[in-house]
Amino acid sequence: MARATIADVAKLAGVSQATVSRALRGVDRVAPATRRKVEEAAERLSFTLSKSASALASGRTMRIILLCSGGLNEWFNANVLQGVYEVLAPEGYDVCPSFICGRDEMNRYFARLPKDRNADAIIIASFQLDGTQREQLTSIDMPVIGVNIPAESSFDASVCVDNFSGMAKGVCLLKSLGHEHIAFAGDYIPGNMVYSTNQRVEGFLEAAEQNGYDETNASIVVGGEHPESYGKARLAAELVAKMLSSPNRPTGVCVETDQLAIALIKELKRQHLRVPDDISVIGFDDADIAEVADLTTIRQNPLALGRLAARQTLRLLKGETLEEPHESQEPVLVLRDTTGRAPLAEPIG
Amino acid sequence: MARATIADVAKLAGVSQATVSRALRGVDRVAPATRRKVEEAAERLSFTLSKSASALASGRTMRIILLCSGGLNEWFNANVLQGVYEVLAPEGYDVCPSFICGRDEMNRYFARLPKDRNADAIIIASFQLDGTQREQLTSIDMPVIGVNIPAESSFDASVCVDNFSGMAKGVCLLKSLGHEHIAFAGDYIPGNMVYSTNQRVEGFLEAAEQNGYDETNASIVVGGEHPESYGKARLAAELVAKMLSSPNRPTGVCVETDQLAIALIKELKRQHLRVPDDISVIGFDDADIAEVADLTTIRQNPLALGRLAARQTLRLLKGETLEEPHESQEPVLVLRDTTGRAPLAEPIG
DNA sequence: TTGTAAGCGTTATCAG
DNA sequence: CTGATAACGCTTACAA
Repeated sequence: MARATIADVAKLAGVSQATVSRALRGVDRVAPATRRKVEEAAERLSFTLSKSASALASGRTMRIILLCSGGLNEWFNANVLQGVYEVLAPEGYDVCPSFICGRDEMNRYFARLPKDRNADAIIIASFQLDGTQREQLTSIDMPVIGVNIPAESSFDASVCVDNFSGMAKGVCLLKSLGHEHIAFAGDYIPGNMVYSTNQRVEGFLEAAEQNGYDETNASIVVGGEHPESYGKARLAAELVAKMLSSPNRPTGVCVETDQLAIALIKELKRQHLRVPDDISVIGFDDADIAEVADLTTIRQNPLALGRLAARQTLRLLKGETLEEPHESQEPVLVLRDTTGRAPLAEPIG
Repeated sequence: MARATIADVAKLAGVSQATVSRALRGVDRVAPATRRKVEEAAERLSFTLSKSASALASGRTMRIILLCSGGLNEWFNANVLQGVYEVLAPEGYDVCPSFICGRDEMNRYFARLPKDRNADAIIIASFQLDGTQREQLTSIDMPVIGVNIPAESSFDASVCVDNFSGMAKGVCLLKSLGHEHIAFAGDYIPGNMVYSTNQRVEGFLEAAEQNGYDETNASIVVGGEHPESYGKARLAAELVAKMLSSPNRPTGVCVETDQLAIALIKELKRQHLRVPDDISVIGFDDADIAEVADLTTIRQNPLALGRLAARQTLRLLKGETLEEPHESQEPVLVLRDTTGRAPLAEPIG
């Protein structure tokens, strides 16, 4: 037999289609007795509403797009997805993750976004947006929610982690451990700058200044331009070389990400420097790998970020006006074994 | 202005709706000149097809469900998702990940699956299915694809990693390193056994036998029953205690997962046993953390598994008959620093 | 190659 | 609280 439709259920229950629709959706006022009849009939016929038909008739697709840069298997994205899913799924929404890599693909995607009728809202995570794209965003007529993304004004709502505050915590830790020479280590910063890295650099410099460091004892160490394929290990080697050959070798370093921090530590050990005895290292993220590496790090919580973004999305969808459309998450310092007191003596007596 | 519909495009292009539909989907024969006209009109009106309407009219939803047990942020699931997405997205399919935890939720979900008309296929990853559920699967009238799941016969297609072959590699490695006492370490195995763990236990025992080990020098060490909240560290402590208090202390151990292997190593170090000098440890998965921990492990590739599953899905969707509906992936041994030659002397001279 | 017209299975409006 | 009935926007025979 072909699948049952709402008409079959209506006939079996002895009511109209409209009533079936109302009863099954649980909205509108339907007499309890009627509802039971309908539910029973639906059950007997193994009937469920067709999303496509509902969407077409109601104009609501009950689908929400989660757009990421980078793979869905990356720690940050996977956690955001999980968070978004956790709050949206119970409300009956499907979440359709997708990701884009590369400028071209991104342009194409953004160009057709405003025309898209296939979702009720879109959550955009971790993108670097140029002016054109930001403009395109504003002409989308569904809610657009940003996660860890600059240009708040282009979004109906957004959540992000406070990179500045995070770096401040890192710098303060190093200071209170007595480190007189500190550094921020990161990857090459391209012209179309990576949002979070950039904020972290600035945050580091700001915090350094506020803690009494100056250009001579707080430095930024970044890799040179390199191809995509350049491994973290090579980058780490480059960074270690720069640090060790600097007139003011840092004894405490904040690193852009956990991943790079771990690579850095490996290289330091290869150079027979002890962590944290000779040099303290702080990561950023607190991904799974941080715990394994016993890495002191600044934790951000993408899972919570995702949940938060989804809750905002839901409010927007209900037509509510957000009192606080742009929220930010306070990162927390996680102390482990890669930081310690500054070495007392200079490396070379 | 309200959104343009296909009728508007048809009018502007001076053709019929049917032609617009054909032109825009790129299927069917449409004169190149006509197609251009249509595309131009669509562009001018910022028109894109509505998925809901297409789905309703055609009966194809262009959506594929990926059902996981456990969170979408877990290493395995996130990678399967990424793989599935990579091959399905270019074909125009949306992939809607979802996950279920708990028997109840699972039962509900499976009960309504057969009625579901809201997807064209469903990919089910890493579930433990009971008889009822397996039966329910067969009555779904869309393709059902399994990933790392037993009960092949309930699926139209499936992919899985060969846990037996994986464990065999681990055992062979230990043997060739001269280990005379080996063990498999894992979590408590509940009645509704976890599929892969179970296979790994069996695989270990089989391989042990084939390599000349017997009950006295190849043992299974598992934790006792415990609540969900029981941490890996406590489990590891329990396992180490069991191993060290055994009359034939193993010098080489295969562990269920990387995660547990790493916890085990930490505990071993706490007990002042050196890895790999005193005891060799092999993990399973090769997740990110394995590399950080320099863990020798047996690599499975969930990303590839996802891609494979998606390709099979695509074929099924095209109505092709699969010559090999059930494929399996060969895991590969990754040598790192937690395995080495068996210690020459007995721990106590 | 293109046009005509009949659905696809709901929801929503408006009466009753 | 319930029932008719008109959308919703597209696809697909079938015809031309």
